[in-house]
Amino acid sequence: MDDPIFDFLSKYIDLTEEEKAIISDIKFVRSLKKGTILLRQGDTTNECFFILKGCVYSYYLVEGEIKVTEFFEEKQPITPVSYITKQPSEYYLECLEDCIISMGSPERTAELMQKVPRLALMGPMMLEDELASQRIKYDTFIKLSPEQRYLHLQENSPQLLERIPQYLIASYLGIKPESLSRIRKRLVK
Amino acid sequence: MDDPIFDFLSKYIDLTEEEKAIISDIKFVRSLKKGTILLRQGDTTNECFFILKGCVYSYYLVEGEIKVTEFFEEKQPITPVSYITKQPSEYYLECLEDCIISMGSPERTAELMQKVPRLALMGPMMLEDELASQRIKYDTFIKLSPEQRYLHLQENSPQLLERIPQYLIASYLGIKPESLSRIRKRLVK
DNA sequence: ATTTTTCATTGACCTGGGTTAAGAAAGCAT
DNA sequence: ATGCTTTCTTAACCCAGGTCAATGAAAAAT
Repeated sequence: MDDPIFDFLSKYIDLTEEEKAIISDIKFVRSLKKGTILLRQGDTTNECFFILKGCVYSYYLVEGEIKVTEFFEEKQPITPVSYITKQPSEYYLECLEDCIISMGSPERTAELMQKVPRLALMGPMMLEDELASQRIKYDTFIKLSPEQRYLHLQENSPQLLERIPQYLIASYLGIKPESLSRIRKRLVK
Repeated sequence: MDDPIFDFLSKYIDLTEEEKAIISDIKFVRSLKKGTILLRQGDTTNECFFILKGCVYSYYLVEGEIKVTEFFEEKQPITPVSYITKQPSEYYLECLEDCIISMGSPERTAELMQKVPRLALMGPMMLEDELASQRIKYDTFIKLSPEQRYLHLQENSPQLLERIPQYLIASYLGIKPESLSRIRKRLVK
């Protein structure tokens, strides 16, 4: 079993082959076209996601303008705030490429927990990890200038620069595409 | 029992008077002078905090410059990343006023859990809340200009503007004190 | 009370990012 | 291939926030 999902789960729990078989049996995978919207602002979602292949991004629409807050790639879980709070979502989730995504619903999660109770241990661990990385993300944003943020991204996630159109990178860095062009030009020297 | 700590706990669990008595018995409260540093960059902490009275702020020191990331007031828990990860802290925690703070250690937490097992249910709930509010904080910062962030703060946490020196507010908004002065002047008109 | 330190404001000038508009380059569909 | 659309770059101009320096006000220390 070399499913990316087990690669991810192994960070938290060592699963037996039997348990993996149960999970494979229950999991619900979908192929989605580029541009598919997984979650719309205003909608309340009952699903969380795990990316097997492809790339997803989250963004706000503020006065008609896209404000990107995150990119998600292979082996990353996506737990929308709306999934946790059961409140309407403030932001969108959209496929940036053709994607293969494992979808989680409360029902399937319950079934999983029932058949593989040890999985319940993962919840708080994942939450802790998420919280720590979310704080680091905020703090990094605060500490750095747009130019420094670009360098930081280049350093820490170079693959994103290959994969994602620059106008979305710019938005993610909190600037306009024109400014990112200028920053890149400046840095070449 | 009108201890602020029970006010806080009641958001998650209804405690019996008996349970409250046990908690009161175990909890460890300290009075701390303004300027006391609860956590220093580079130190790994074994303690988390709950503010009974006073105000605490967290900040990074970047090239000698303070970058404030959060203010904590009465009835707020503070769980340092370092407490979770057991890694050296990236930021400082300091008392902005004379404070009365309840200190949590792994030992006391374990004792609490043992004597009031239901408290364990709170952990994941608090984590979820923390995660949601941390995301909202990040997203708000990204979406708004410095001036809008000031208005947002005025709207949502006016008490902070009364309580906290402006140069720290400025840092929290991601700008210099001079700029905050100008923004305020602009807005008066 | 008085001195010292810290904090807030103001003004002059600088700079990096925003805006607008145009053209070039790269993807995509037919 | 050939258009059509999307994305990227460049240039000119504007402006909010940064920087530096001076002054004033308030708080702390003695």
